[in-house]
Amino acid sequence: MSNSTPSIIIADDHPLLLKGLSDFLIEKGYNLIGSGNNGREAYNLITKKKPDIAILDIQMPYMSGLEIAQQCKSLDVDTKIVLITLHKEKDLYQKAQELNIFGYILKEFALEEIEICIKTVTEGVPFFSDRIKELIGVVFVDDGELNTLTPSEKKILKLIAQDKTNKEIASQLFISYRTVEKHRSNIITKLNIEPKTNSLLIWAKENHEKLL
Amino acid sequence: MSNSTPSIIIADDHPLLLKGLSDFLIEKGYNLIGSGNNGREAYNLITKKKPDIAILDIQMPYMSGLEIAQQCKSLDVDTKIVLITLHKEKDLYQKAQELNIFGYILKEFALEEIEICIKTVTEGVPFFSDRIKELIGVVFVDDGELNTLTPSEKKILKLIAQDKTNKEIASQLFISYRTVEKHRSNIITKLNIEPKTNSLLIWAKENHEKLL
DNA sequence: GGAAAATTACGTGTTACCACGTATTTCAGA
DNA sequence: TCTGAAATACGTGGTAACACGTAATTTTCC
Repeated sequence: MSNSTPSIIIADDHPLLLKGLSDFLIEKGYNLIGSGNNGREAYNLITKKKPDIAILDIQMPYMSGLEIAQQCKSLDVDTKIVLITLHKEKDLYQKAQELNIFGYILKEFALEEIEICIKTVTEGVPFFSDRIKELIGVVFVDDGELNTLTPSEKKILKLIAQDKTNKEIASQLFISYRTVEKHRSNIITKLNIEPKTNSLLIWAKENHEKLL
Repeated sequence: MSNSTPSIIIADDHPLLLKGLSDFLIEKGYNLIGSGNNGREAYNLITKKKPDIAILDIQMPYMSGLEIAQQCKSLDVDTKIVLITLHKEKDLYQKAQELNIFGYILKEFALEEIEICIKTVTEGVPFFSDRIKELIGVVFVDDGELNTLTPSEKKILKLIAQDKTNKEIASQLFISYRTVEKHRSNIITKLNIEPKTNSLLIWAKENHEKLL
């Protein structure tokens, strides 16, 4: 691995974005050694070329950026992974710790931020933009709250997010519907959800990604 | 207006995408006369430079691509507008008829499709990709259901999707909460929603994009 | 083995959502 | 002008969700 010009591969399923990123990196003189149109291509590129840095879209066909990061970790590939996305994935920070994710860029960021990110990551320092950190601030609370839930409570929360009623959940888990109600009540208390009628359903549907 | 090299302006709030599109058009020898980072810039470019074609992102700060199209129509600007987006906006086809939208491109499309689109639009023929049409096919059925709703019913449906309770909706619209309940009931009947407790809320949250 | 946490369950009461019917007013189009 | 659709509103009754308290059983962990 060279300190001066780290090798980079990129992957995105949007041709325009891929072209924009590709052109930009080449113009700036980075050592771009490959690019892929989807998750599988990206994964193959990483395992074969072992680049220093892989800049990956989170949402791609076949494999998501997160799945690739997961695989890389279990295979002890030391490619530093930078994720790039349009959406503000709120629970990403936590996963970034578990996997070997070194950076996180929003696509609406200025191009300069990408350079800073690459520079920082090359030095082995994770890069999360200030704007991300603003989001993270909110998130730590949420995740803290989520972790106060017991396994049963999480299970029920998932089922709620799947539009199940209390009775359906009860029969599915072979417990009384009153128990489900109690769990619901406890969940609401723990998560500090506003006291409105369908607030738990709303919360569950809005945060169901976190429950996977 | 020249038939050989139509003048083009582009606008997107994602720097990478803008660069990708810009580089692409320049490489291919198109007459790109301007680019903007948001809706306001795009609008000013159009009114000042009166390009033959404007390729605009739908979602941008200050003004959306649709709003720009609307303004252009009312001002009788004959710039042909092509919208570009990441999301599959399902009710776009209908609006395209009303406004002077000449094309619609998904960002995941291959670059070649953009060239075809520009070529087609230059000849004055609207371009909607086959993949869009697939979506449209599905949508017409859904829209059929949606269009059976009266204006008031649609308004209430939007508010439901925004997590409002009946009473909140009632006070916001200055009507009785009983009226809201009646509308709800009618909506459920019209949309053939399964008879479960929060089915309408669930439906509204899952289909809220269609309600814009 | 014993304490703490989690899971299970019920009682009681309130509120919101939904069904189905009825009825008045408003408003646009034939 | 008249008719029909839409919007407004209420009555009545049923079910689901939620609050708050209590309590037995099981699991987990030191």
